[in-house]
Amino acid sequence: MATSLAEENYLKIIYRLCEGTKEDISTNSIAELTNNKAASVTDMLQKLAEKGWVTYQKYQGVRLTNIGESIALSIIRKHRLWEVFLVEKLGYNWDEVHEIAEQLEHIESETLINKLDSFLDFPKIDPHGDPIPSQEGEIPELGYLHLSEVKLNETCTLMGVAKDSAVFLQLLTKLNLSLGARLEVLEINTFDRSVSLKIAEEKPIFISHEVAKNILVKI
Amino acid sequence: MATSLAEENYLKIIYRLCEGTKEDISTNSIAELTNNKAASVTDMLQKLAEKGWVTYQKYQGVRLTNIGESIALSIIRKHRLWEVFLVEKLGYNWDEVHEIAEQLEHIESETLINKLDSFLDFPKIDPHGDPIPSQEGEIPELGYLHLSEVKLNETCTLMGVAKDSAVFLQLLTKLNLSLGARLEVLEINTFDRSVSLKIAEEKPIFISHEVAKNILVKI
DNA sequence: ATTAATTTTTAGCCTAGACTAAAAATTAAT
DNA sequence: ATTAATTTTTAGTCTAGGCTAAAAATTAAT
Ligand SMILES: [Mn+2]
Ligand SMILES: [Mn+2]
Ligand SMILES: [Mn+2]
Ligand SMILES: [Mn+2]
Repeated sequence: MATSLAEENYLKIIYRLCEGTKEDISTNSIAELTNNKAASVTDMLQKLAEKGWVTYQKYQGVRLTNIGESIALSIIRKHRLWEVFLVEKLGYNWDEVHEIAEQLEHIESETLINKLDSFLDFPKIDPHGDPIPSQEGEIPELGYLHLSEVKLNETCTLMGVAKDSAVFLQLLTKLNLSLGARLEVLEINTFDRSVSLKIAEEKPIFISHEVAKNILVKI
Repeated sequence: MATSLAEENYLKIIYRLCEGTKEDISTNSIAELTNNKAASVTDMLQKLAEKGWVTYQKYQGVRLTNIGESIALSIIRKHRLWEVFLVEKLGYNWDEVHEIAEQLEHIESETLINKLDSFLDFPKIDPHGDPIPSQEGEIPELGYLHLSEVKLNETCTLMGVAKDSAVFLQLLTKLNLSLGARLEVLEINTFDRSVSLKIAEEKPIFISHEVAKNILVKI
């Protein structure tokens, strides 16, 4: 069945909210991420339920069906592959690609995305470290930790980010924090949970808890 | 001012119809190319006139303003650059790219199309031989002839096509007619104006007047 | 257990962009 | 110069996807 641009954006956001939790998700949480009002979300949830892409009981929250999830994953696959294209081939920085990919993810073509995948040499992750779903909708569970959970004196590798707002990514770039960086946790201040880090052999930097929470690492 | 997808498609089609003629163009001719009904076209023409992108007097036809033309040219630039990308980088055939470019031409980003242009090495023509407008909206007038106008025994070079429907392009491919081919007009049948051609050193082929009309050549 | 606060849904309205049917203007044919 | 045919516009309707304001359900607080 055909999907409209609005429907695709809703499914993608519902997917993100379902990730991590078993609970059905709320109308309000969707409204926040779509920048729509709750009443508009209710309307759309009824349509999506009608099409069989979500299960929805009024007042009881919503959840993707298997079909809904596979549609969401195909949009996410397109989003992330286009991001790789923008960074690897066109020379964009990782903080510049989100808005453009937000548009490109809706281009509809059976063949296009697979040719793009092949042109890019079948990347496994996007410029933010997020895994790229396969054509069959498989997505590896990478099991990264938030840097804020890493213990004192442990060393880890920066594998991804939990947020892709431009200002956040620009801050990381300024701090010399990029994918693959080796990080050692030198200090954790109990007052505000800010963290002191050593990146490779350079001199230590300070980051807030808020930043540490949004950095994904592998021990 | 922001342009919607529907408006962009209208402007592009009005541009195509204005090309070649000095006359204002008719509501019906637009309706045919957009696959909309004349009444819907009238609605849109009023909106476009309101925005200052066309001049329009009811019952008297329509014409692009300078601003309207420059918007149309920027869409055409995007369409053609994406077609080059699809053929040159992703390996599509020239008959497969039109529909996809029809979507990609509406991606909105100041920087994207210029980075793409640079990535493709600033191509001057698209896979169908059509010139690519510059960033400033300059488009060279190539002054090609239709193959149907070429005189008996003259030799010419295939420079483009006047129609990009998939079946037409597939026919050309089957006949071994591609951009750059050297063509000699061996025969013109007065009965149906069909043409016999020699391509390079190979044995002659026959094409209908309808086909010859849609092939663009340089003497 | 009520009451209060919060969340969600319904009802009604709006705009973009399509449509059909009918009216009006233009163009062509007697 | 009328009349007929064609084209174009208007009027009214529809759907998608938003909105606000009011009603209903759920959840939290006395
Ligand atoms: Mn999107
Ligand atoms: Mn990403
Ligand atoms: Mn288009
Ligand atoms: Mn083309």
